[in-house]
Amino acid sequence: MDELDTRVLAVVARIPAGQAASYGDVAGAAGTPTAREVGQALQRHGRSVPWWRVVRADGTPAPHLRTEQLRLLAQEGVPLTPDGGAVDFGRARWSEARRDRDDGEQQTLFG
DNA sequence: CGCGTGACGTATC
DNA sequence: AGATACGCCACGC
Repeated sequence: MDELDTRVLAVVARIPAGQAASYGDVAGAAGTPTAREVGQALQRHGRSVPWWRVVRADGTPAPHLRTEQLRLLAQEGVPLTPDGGAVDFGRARWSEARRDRDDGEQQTLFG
């Protein structure tokens, strides 16, 4: 397994349940050059990580996984858009940076 | 090395 | 909103 793939998987594995990240987000956090690489890494080794928490930049899942992925996301309580066809990135977006802050500053604007 | 391909992203029409 | 175009970069042939 390539080191690049390993880093991608490591990042995906740290996305907490109930949140999601875009391919681009993962790419940035993993240090991979482009979002495309994230997709390729998941296609090859995604089986061992919560791959469904990774969606496209606009919150929609990849076409061929649409049904399955949305089901898994909804199942663990990830906020979806009104139409239920995409992740509500206004509330569910995860980022490496926010990971630390959340610990001592629990979300306050959930109303 | 060139070329097609793709779980991507942004800009345009 | 849906379709196209182009940039991007690793991979396989």
